[in-house]
This record gives sequence, structure tokens and C-alpha cells, in this order.
Amino acid sequence: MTRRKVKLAFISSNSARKASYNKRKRGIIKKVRELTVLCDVPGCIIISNPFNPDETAVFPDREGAMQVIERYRNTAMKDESKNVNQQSFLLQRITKGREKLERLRHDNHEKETGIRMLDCIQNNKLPDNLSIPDLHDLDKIVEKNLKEIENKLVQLNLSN
Amino acid sequence: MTRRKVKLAFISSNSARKASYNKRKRGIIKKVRELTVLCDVPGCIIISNPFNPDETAVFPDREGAMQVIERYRNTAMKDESKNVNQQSFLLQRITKGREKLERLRHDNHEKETGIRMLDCIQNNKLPDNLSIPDLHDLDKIVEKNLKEIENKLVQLNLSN
DNA sequence: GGAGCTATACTTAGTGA
DNA sequence: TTCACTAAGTATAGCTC
Repeated sequence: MTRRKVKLAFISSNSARKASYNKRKRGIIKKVRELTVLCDVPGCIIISNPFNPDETAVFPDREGAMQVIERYRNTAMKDESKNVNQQSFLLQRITKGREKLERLRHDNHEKETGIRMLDCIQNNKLPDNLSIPDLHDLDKIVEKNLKEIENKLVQLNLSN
Repeated sequence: MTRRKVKLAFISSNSARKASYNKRKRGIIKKVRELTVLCDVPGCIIISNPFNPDETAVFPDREGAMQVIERYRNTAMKDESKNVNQQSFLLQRITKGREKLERLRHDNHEKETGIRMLDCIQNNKLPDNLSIPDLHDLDKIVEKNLKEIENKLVQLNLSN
């Protein structure tokens, strides 16, 4: 009907862009599926939705894509530069976190000791359990964060 | 020239499969690039090479793909656990706030009506403007709180 | 093996319901 | 909004070199 030649540039019209996005997304996913079947090749694709950030198009699915990505990471190990950086970054964070945790533990210990001493002086005996919830909670939060970072690092190591 | 209809199945001929793989791979990457430009969307694709496991086709490149993947991981995780709860919590607060506001408005209206009637009776005319500052202020405070909560929710949605 | 060609199949922009 | 339609543009199977 009309001219249909499209130049390769951002489509400024909101509705036109959305229409194009949906059609092309479907087309691409179809083609990827065809390729994986025709050639029996693992492949994946991830495309964000510009109109709904919650919805990301993924082929073949979340898990399948992650498998392909992991495999890719494994084989692409030679290209170490980036992961090494990422790894050293995480190691740095772990070190800092551990230091912070140590400081907290030290502080807590001092405070506990002080309280124990006071208690000892007042009651003339040392209690078995002394609960300082706030301090321990802080401790736990830091520890939990560290665990998360460590898990990330472990995943990274496994995938390298 | 000859039949070109291709059924969606593994191509057994080695050479034909390789030819098809190379042509289609190029086509797909071209289409993904077009989509990312036309719609300004982050997207990536990873396709293994069936003939050379060391060589994996990646768009836009290793780092770009990893960025897309990380973003996808983060947003996918966030949604499931954290934001859903936070969001429903905020929605609950908005609903309750709206109900409270409605009750206040209803009360105000009744009071206004009562005062207008009194005024009408005393002066034998209906005033155009009747200011009841205290009630209106209360109204505004509630509304302001609601706005703040709604803004939070909007931000949350945008960041997803 | 890949490069180039061409006829055909497929994709999709624009449109209207 | 999303569907279906269709013309025009694009991708590619099969071929030759």
C-alpha cells in the first residue's frame, strides 16, 4: 500500500515502536527457535521490554537461557580479563566486609565484657547467658551480606 | 529454482547444516541489532557454534551480553521476592488511606451542610464561600500522605 | 570449504476493524 | 488495545563457480 522502507533508527512514535517491537520480537524468537532445531545448537536470547520493565522476553526460557549462558562462560574462559576484575572486586568487598565484621565482633566483645564485669560486680557472680540483641542483630546482618557476596563469588568460580 | 520449503527439523547433511547455520546466524544477529536500535532496547543473544565449540556467536559482545544478563537476573529476582511484597504493602496502605479520606470528606460534607443550613436560617441567604479551615486542613494532610505513598509506588514500578 | 546468485518463502509496516 | 490483511521488503535454500 504505502512505502515501507524503514531506516535503521529509533522509532519516535510510541505506538509504532511498540507495534514494531512486538512483531519483531516474535519474529526473532521464531528464527532463533528454528536455528536451534535445524542445527541442533544451544542458543538463547534476552530482550527487555521497553514498555514494561517487568517483562523480559527470554528464549528458550529462564533456565534454558541460564544454561546456555553458563556454557558460554565455561568455554569463553580464555577471555579472562573481565571475570578476573569482577572476581577481585568481589574479593575486595568480602575482605572489607570481614574487617567490618571483625570490628563489630570486637566492639561487641568489649561491651559484653563491660556488662559482664558490671554484672559481676553487682551480683558477685558471672551469668551464663547475656543477651545483647541489637548488637547481635547488626552482626547477623553483616554476616548475611557477606554470605550473599560469597555465594556470588562461588557461582562465578564454578562458572569459570 | 528448486523446492525451497524447509520443514522445521534437524538438517542431517553436514554441509547443508553448516551453510544454513552461518546464513541464519547472520540474519538473526542482524535482526536483533535492528530491534535494539529501532526500539532502543537492551538485548543479547548467544548461539553456540555446532562445528566449533570454542566459537560462540554473541551479540552485542561478551560484555554487553553479560550486562543484559545481569540486569535480567537482578530484575527477575527482585520482582519475585522483595518488590512484590513491598508493592502489595503500599497498595494496602493506599487503599486504607483512601477509605479514611472518603470518611473525612463525608463527615466534612455533613458538617458543612449543617453550618450552611444554620447560616441560611440566621441570615436568610446562602453564602458562596464557606471556609472551614480545620476540616479542610485535615483533609489535605491525609491527601498529602497518600500522594507520598503513591509516588513511592510509582518509583518502585519505574525501577522495575 | 566459501562467495555470489536468484527464485521463492518469510517477515513486517501500514492500515482498518 | 489487539487482531487480520496485504504489499513491499528481506532472508535464505539450492545452485554455480
